Amino acid sequence: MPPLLALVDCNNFYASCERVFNPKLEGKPVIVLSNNDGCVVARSNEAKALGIAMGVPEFHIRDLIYRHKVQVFSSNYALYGDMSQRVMQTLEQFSPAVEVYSIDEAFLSLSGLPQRNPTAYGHTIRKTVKQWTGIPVSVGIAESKTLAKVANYLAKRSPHAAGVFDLSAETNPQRILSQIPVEKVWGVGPGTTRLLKAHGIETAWDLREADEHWIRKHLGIVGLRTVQELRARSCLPLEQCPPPKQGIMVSRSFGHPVESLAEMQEAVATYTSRAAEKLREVHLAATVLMVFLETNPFTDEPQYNNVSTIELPVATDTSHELIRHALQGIKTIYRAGYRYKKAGVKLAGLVPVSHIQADLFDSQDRGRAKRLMQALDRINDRMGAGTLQYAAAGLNPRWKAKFARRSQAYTTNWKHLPQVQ
DNA sequence: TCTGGGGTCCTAGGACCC
DNA sequence: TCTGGGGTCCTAGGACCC
Repeated sequence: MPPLLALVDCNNFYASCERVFNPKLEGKPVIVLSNNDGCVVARSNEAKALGIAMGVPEFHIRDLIYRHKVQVFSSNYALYGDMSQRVMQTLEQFSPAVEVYSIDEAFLSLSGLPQRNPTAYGHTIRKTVKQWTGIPVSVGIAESKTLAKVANYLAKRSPHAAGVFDLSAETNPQRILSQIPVEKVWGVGPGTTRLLKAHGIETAWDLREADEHWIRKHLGIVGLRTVQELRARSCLPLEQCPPPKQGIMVSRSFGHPVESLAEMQEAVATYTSRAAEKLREVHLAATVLMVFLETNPFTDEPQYNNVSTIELPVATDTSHELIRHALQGIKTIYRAGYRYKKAGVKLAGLVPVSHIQADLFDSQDRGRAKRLMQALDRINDRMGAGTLQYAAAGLNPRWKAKFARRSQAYTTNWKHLPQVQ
């Protein structure tokens, strides 16, 4: 018996989150912007109908926003993260094996469940999530992850589906898959699409029927897996426990171009401090720190990008130690005379804190640093992020990203609880 | 004026070794 | 005239995803 999987995907997730706490937005076009209020990252159906594309810069569509009274929000990750958790907890009710694939999607194993009608089960899932969280979802059901993605695509678009589509029940897969453009298949990006179309492979069905040797040669084993999955042979297993993290990254575009080393160092100190917090949340320590800076590629100003990679003498999760290395690194790659747009920090070579290999010549008092970090995290957790911060991060920075239209932290901050009138 | 952030995985090619 | 070959490890960069 092949496995049976459901992909549950939240519809227009960020826009839907905004709606849950602001019902006046119902029926209106809503968009959510990326960090720094840059690009569109979520659109309600009404906004999609206006032709607002994913990823388009906000300033390109300002006219459209004004004319159609589009409701615009800065992204509010505290809210979306919390809503995501509620949705995922609800989904746990419906399957013993759930893989949380992203902030707004999860794969559920439906194999071996007592119910005989997957479509009806899908509708129950949909209804329950909507009732418990306010978030609308679509459910795609099939024998592999890639086909479940296809089924989900159909669940959203097919008028008869009403949000649930079971591809495994289809008697004529050719009829269905021939309607799916190949670029909509999971794992087929712009580069692969170009290649496939040049060889007459236009639809998901064409890809499914493609020659294996040709696929292996031109698309590698990743492409071959996609083809197998389209043939209902599952190659991508359900991952119930997330694999250990490979790296932790914090990077931001600046609200204003940064030119001085002093400002750049403030930004880098801030990002490193946040990265160190993330590191401690998952009980890992870093052995490698990378810091990078970039100018704005959309301008015709002189361009300069660079990365500095630092091998840390001892694995660490201590903020001030990481900040010290990051400041050192940024100083070596900073060049005066450029207008920088973005900088970031990546922590890599991650090891569990319990496995830290002490260096014979390590001069730090590790126990003291650990107690200090615990106190810091506790205070920031209880009193709000940023209550305590490092002096190196600066006070009142000009470079901070913009979030001019952020909604309130309805679910994670008592001061922002929605009012009932 | 204004163009996101955080990830994963694979592959090609160089360095090195015997 | 002759100037190997094959394995392994590492890294940079590409492709893709949400």
